[in-house]
Amino acid sequence: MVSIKDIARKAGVSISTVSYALNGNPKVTPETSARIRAIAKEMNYIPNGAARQLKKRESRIIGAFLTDFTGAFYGDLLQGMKEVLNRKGYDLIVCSGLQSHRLLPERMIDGAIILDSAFSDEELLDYADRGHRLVVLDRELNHPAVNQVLLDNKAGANLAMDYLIETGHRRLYIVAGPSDSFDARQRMGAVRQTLDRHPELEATVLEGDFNQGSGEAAGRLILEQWQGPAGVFCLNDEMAIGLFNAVSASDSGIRVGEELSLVGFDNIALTRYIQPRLATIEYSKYRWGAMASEQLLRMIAGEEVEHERIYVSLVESGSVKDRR
Amino acid sequence: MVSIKDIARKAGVSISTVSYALNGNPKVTPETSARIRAIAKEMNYIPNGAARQLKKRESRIIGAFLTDFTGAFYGDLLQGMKEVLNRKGYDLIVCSGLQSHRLLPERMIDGAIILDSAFSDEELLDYADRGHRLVVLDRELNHPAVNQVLLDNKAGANLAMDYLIETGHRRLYIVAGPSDSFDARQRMGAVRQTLDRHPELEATVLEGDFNQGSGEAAGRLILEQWQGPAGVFCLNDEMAIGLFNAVSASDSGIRVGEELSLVGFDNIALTRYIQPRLATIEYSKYRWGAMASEQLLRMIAGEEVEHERIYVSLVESGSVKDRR
DNA sequence: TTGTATGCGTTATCAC
DNA sequence: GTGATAACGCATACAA
Repeated sequence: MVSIKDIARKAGVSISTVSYALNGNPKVTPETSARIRAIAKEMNYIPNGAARQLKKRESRIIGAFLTDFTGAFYGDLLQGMKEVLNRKGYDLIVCSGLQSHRLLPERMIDGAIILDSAFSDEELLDYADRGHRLVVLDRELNHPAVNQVLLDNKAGANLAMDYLIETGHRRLYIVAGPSDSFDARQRMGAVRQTLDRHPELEATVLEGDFNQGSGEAAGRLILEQWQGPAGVFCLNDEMAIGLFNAVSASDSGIRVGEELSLVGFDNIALTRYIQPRLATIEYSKYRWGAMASEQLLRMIAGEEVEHERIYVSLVESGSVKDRR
Repeated sequence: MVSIKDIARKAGVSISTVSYALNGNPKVTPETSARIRAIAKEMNYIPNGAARQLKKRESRIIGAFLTDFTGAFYGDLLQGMKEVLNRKGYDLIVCSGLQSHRLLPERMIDGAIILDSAFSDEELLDYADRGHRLVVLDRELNHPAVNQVLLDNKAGANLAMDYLIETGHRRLYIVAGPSDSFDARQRMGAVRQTLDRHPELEATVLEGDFNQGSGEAAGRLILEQWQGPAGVFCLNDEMAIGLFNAVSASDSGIRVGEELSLVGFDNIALTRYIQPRLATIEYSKYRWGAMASEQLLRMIAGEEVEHERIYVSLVESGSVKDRR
């Protein structure tokens, strides 16, 4: 491995001169600088990251922590993070799993974006206390070193519920999400508020875990105890797709967009592949990721930042029938 | 930041004793060791990754490089990589984009798994010459420090073509892939061989880029010049889905699984969401990733490794009609 | 068993 | 303008 020491020897100068030349310090004359650069290139020199990091106390690497790697879901989100970071000379690495948590306290990364329920609040607060900068996308956490960029889940759930109610649905089913998901809890909270305001509605809450399987199960359950036209709000699109499949595959004759109206949440790519297209709650995942990166870089730069919110909107579609 | 120096001071011992104790070196007595560990824990000590890496010349981090983050495609692949690595005490980080290439030559990672056409062969060979260990999933590259774990694309393409031919299709369309994709080139090579062996077939090759849009375009083209029942082999599932959508959306009356038979490649999750289910070429993405990690770790351990091949199989389905 | 000393490759502060 | 030299935090050969 070739180091600045080797270059210094070959160039007949000291290592500090090499360091200056390579880092563009104007103290060194253009001639020596050029000569040193030429030699460095010729020797295929590449600086050692660990050494520089040890000295400069920064790696210019940001870590994004996800619960798992599955899913079309994360593509745009990560792309948004990456583009902002790259523009500022930072790199993004994506991590998953308990083992990788070490990267943060060991200071291999300059900050982290968290969308991973495998982190406990305590763990994150501990890191924050150590001076690490964090942006959380999946929880509320108040600490000067932690910034929140959260989805406006309540507004989304309200949009979905109002859509079903305003199109004349009185019998409703809600397919819930896992209790360890912040988004699921927030969406469910808004649903319950809406239901409280509308005692005339006949509503049933079914369990769900944000995966397709639970949507299918919910779909079968609804068909079994079918009592006539109904509206279903699945707290995410995955489950809505599962429910759609279960209903379509049944021999009940009941069809989504006719007797059964269906709304999801997230606007994943799959929503376009079912007939009729799935009504859902939409937001820019790219923007979510980009915002997270921006906030993190601001914190690293020492700026004060406020929590941010990602706004959502309703995508109307044929999966909801107007019964008025 | 608390370092072993601080611990040493507080414990009244030297830094080497602290280092020994923390690393479980049996030279230090159980009592002092326990005392030092207690103090370390109390002080919330966490070793500095950069310092250790600089000294030990390893990070126990492996990088997976992908062309982009989009896609359900990568979930299982990355999961396979991660589980194998974690079991051996390594961590996986996922990277994308030109900027992140630096992580390898700067020695932030102990090795890399490449599925990213943004790397040129020359660049990879340069890294290999520097002593970095690589596993490539998307090209043939012969170098002692580079191992190949490649899909058996030829077998897959043969399976797909034979399936169409054996079910009695004489008019064939092939939707090709991008020329910068190794998999696409290999699949196409096998297709051409098959066509050479069957001069009685009437075959047309259409352009494609592995994205849905090009599949749709190909679908529309086929419908425009429709000459009766035909079989279509799309070199990947994404394009097959696009083609399926274009045909389904048209008012031609032609249906997939009837007049038009369709086969894809990859067996992505989406293949189950169309009616009829898409016939395709299947392989275990999990196993592909796991194998890549295993090979890389073997190389890092200094073992000799042979190139590996991931075998594929045919998924028959209603999207291909038996015309015999 | 514990301590001393050195070096990993870099940056940066001082002299000269 | 250039060159010694001292850190950064850790691991380890060797001395005590």
